[in-house]
Amino acid sequence: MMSHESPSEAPTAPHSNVHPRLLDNLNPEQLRAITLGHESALVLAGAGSGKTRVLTTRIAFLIQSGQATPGSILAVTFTNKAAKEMLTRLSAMMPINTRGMWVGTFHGLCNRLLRAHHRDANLPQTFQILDSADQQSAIKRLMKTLNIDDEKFKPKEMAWFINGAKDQGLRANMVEAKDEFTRRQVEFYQAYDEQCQREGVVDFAELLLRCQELLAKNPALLEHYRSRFKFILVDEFQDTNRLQYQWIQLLAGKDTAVFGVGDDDQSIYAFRGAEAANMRDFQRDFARGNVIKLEQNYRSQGNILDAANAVIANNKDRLGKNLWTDEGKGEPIRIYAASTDADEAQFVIDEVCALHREGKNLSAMALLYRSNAQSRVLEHTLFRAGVAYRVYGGLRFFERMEVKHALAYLRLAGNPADDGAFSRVVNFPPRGIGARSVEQVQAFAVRYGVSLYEAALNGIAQNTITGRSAAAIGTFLRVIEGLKSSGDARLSLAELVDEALEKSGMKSHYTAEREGADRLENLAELVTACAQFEETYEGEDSPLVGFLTHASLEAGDHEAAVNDDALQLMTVHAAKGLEFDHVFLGGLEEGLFPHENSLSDFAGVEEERRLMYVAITRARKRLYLSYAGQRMLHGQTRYGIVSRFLDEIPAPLCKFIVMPEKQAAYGGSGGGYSWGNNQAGARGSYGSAHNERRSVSGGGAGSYTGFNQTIPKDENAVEYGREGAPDVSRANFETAKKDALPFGIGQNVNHAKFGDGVVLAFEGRGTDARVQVKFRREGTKWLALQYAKLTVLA
DNA sequence: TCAGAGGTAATTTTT
DNA sequence: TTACCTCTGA
Repeated sequence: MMSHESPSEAPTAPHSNVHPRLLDNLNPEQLRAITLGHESALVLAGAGSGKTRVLTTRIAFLIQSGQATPGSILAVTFTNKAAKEMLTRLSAMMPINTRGMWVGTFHGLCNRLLRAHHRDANLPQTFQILDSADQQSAIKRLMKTLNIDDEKFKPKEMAWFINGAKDQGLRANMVEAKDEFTRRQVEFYQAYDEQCQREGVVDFAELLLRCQELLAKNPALLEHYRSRFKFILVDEFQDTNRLQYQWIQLLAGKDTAVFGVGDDDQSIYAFRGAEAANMRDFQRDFARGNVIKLEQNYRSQGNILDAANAVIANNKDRLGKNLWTDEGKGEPIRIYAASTDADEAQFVIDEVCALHREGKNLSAMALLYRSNAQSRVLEHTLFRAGVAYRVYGGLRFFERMEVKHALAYLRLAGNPADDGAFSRVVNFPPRGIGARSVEQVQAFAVRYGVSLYEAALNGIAQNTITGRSAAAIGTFLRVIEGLKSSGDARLSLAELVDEALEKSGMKSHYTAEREGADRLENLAELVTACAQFEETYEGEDSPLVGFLTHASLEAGDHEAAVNDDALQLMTVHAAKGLEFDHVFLGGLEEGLFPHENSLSDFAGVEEERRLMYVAITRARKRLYLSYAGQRMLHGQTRYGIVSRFLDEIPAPLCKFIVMPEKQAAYGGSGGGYSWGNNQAGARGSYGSAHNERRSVSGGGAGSYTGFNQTIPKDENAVEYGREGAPDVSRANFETAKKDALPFGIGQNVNHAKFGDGVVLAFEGRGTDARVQVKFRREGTKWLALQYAKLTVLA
């Protein structure tokens, strides 16, 4: 194998200006991908294989070798973070300005195209972008005006339906409605699009769809961009949805080389429309066998990679790839079987503290979990232990209520037709405009087919809207009018926001409120953000439009200040693309990970397995995997069994962690270990120094073993391999519980009344045992095992 | 208009 | 359990 240290002799174009060090330290595959000529290719880039480096170096190479000008390159990513990273790395590599280059997210680039050609796209120049929450409220509002039963049609599902259709590139008239329910949804989709058009707003999916239509309907325009972009580079190709794929197809002319980079094994966003199958299509439509695999991993040590490879090998639907490293095996994977979720949390945090005492940074460690709800126990334990931590996820800056309120004033000033913004702040802060007054305005708006703003204006002028509320509405309108003229008078953005906060009464409202201090602080930050934005803003739209777009498209960071050393807590999804020296992955139980909602179909389980793959490959040096026999979920105690994914990791890679006391209890007994819980034991003296083991073997429904666990004191508490250590395998568990529960998760069963179904979960035991079954026709039900007559099917 | 009661649903998430 | 939503009564 050629060492990746050796300097490479790259085929560069004659008269090229390629920096002598640009192609240093690349492995042969990376080098090949980077120095490809003007041709399309698919790069299958495994986790930690230097994907971003390949992408950015290729751009630099194309420019330096004279094959491309910055203006002929289009690079598209999914997140702003990735786009920013690409630009940062590029400007570090090259002295040239990156401004002429089109590097951005799908949404950002589409926005740019739509603004530039707003007339052709049939949009106002100042169109605003709805984020998911805005879209949701727009849908609710429309459902109300159309008198749609929101019991039958949930706004959330409606949004899901519309976005799903748009993600596939389908307008309402293109959606096939097989049943009455779908027909109503399609009808609503149409009405929703009309409302958005009236109000001059577009949702996220619309940005892409409208852009696609813009190009498809304007041959001259399309030709212009096709001849301009000679090179298109697409990051995270496995995350593209159908529409994004169509968009790429459209934009790529005959002379465009499309460079797609992705990893089908890391496709974890099917639930939001991503189609990893696009990678297959891309091979067919563009790459035509021009596929380069990056399999050398520069992140994780051998055992970790072996575990990841072993797990993902169980997936059928793969393009195929195997990670390797020349860095050595490293440490074994540590596995801990906890009795309860609290026990699991305690173990994890004790290990974290131990590592921290050894001098490891907290920020180099991450606690990963499948679902956000799992963070609670961890946070609780961390708080008690006084460990600095940071949870990813949650509200971002521009999603905060007070910030959205403030922005709504600006939006209304920029576009009075924005009924969403109007509804949001017409009575915020409260100024005595109740539901009845708003209804009056609404009625007027519907009758004359005008915006709420206009309706309010005219309604008052014509005395159609009267009474106490008329005065209050008048006050509100004057605030907006004032902002409009301040905007026209070219007040700076920061001044404009400040005026909005002042005149709207938001400032005094939050000053008066007991818990308004944080909100005021955020609003002050908004003013600062405006000032900063305006300072560096170079776009062609007005700063106001630019800022509002920025707020919708980049809701702000989840990230903490870079400097503080805090333990990182996040979902596996959120961890994608990140890496940590030490990773703890908890909750490895059937029903949790893989999640029970994904168990009923094959594709679902495979996606969960890819998620597991992503989780494992986050770790550089040390990986801990843990699970708990008992866990509090939705206010109920659930008894789990160990995740199938854990079983898929070869035992020789693992080290099963056992407490000293437990070792004594089990040592040499040669198996007979089962886990799960004895309720009395578990509820008893958690954390007690004395270990109590209760075994009720052979007791039918009671054949569970419960134990308390204490904290590992030293490395000696750990045994290597499976020898002598308790067998925590799923197979062993199944044996132990067999007489108690005749069903395994995933078991096909038949019920006399409900028909065929599949077992999703179970809990309790003996006469309390209940099984959750997803029936093909009747949906998901919990059944008491004692009464439900279930037949086990093959 | 607002606070509090009561009902309900509860993966994963970027733009 | 808890967070979020809607409804109700003052």
